[in-house]
Amino acid sequence: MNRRSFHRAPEGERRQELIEATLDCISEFGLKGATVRQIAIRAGVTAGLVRHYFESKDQMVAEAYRAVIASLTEKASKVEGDPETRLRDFIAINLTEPVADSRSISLWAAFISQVRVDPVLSEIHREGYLAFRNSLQELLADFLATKGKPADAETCRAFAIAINGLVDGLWVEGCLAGDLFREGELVAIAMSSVEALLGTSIGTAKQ
Amino acid sequence: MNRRSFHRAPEGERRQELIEATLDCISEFGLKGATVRQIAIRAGVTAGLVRHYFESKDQMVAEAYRAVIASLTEKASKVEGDPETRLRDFIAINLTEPVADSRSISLWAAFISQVRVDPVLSEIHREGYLAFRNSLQELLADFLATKGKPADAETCRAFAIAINGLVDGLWVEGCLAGDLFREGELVAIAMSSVEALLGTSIGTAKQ
DNA sequence: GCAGCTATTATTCAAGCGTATAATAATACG
DNA sequence: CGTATTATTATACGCTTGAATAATAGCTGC
Repeated sequence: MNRRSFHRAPEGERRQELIEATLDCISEFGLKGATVRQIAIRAGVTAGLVRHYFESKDQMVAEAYRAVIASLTEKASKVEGDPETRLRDFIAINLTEPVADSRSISLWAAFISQVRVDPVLSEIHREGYLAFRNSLQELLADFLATKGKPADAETCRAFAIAINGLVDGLWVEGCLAGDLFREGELVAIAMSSVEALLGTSIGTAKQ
Repeated sequence: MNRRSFHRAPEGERRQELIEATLDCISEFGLKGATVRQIAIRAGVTAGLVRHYFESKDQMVAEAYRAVIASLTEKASKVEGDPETRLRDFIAINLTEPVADSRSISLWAAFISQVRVDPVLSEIHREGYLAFRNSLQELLADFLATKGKPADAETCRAFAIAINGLVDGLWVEGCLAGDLFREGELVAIAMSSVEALLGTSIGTAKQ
């Protein structure tokens, strides 16, 4: 009657592992397949432990969604340098790995499909989306200002919506069927499209 | 010991009702919540009937996905008139109801999240996506030709990818947070963006 | 108007779900 | 080094799930 041996994880670490295991399971088996037991196996613990760290499975899944949004936005939100560089980096980061890969969109889609169903997820989503678009809008305002172009709020809003849509749409295409595109093709198309939209070079001209 | 009374549905009709009920449940309760019993209730029959029309629940769900793709593509694929009109209609149709609404994206996202998991859904997805983009690419080729612009395959491909991304991305934005946009705003942004991308008017200039 | 066919209902089943509880192994502390 | 604490395991419970089966009600053709 021997029990499994185990080690007690340091502060907060096990929590993080469980969230990561949750995302692994969702991306591999879908929301349906992400059962408490599967998640526990993935995390290398037993199922009961989930309820030691979370009030319920639903709460754990909600925190996992927060983690997804964070991973999709954090890299793009900490671009640095002059506005032109930041704009280029913003586009490139969102359209290359690890932001653009099939795991990301599986997770994103799984949660989006629940946003209408679950008010908790809905609130998490809304916060994340607005923050993302607002930071793009500010970036565009800075960029247009340095180019001496009109940068009133209404103009920036329209550009932010269009470019956000373009980048999101290309992100989806790339994630779902990356093999249909050549290396760097999506980024190149995005760059020249943004130049056409804004009517300004963003420093990507061929030498 | 009275049984419920019922009526025998005419050829194929019940099948269609079950598929529609499946989509209703997925959009309202998510893939998890779309159980055989819920679907049967929605269709006004008992659960056992599902297996009289489909080999398994999974097969019914796969056919429901085919129906979703059809409803998302059929309206846009049968635009008529000269190329310029067709291009304008293509954009408008994809960014207004019924194609752009929260139910559509719930369904789309639910299935997309399973594409990585389920090879059957994956194949259905790939067919639908390629058909959609190819028809857009042909439309663009026609349009550019009438405008006397270069319309070689490579150019059309790049434009199709960009415009498909733009429209898809705006579609997602509109579906997820339609209340953040003014009436007709997304369509207007899409129209002027496409004009900027192609470097050509598409007949939407304000008079 | 009745005989036969089958679409539909009703019931049952094993498997898997999230959760609750109790036992116990690993650590921290005096 | 012994003892208290708690993170972790192990097990069990009630419920829901997709599916299989048997009974039957509604149609169709004669």
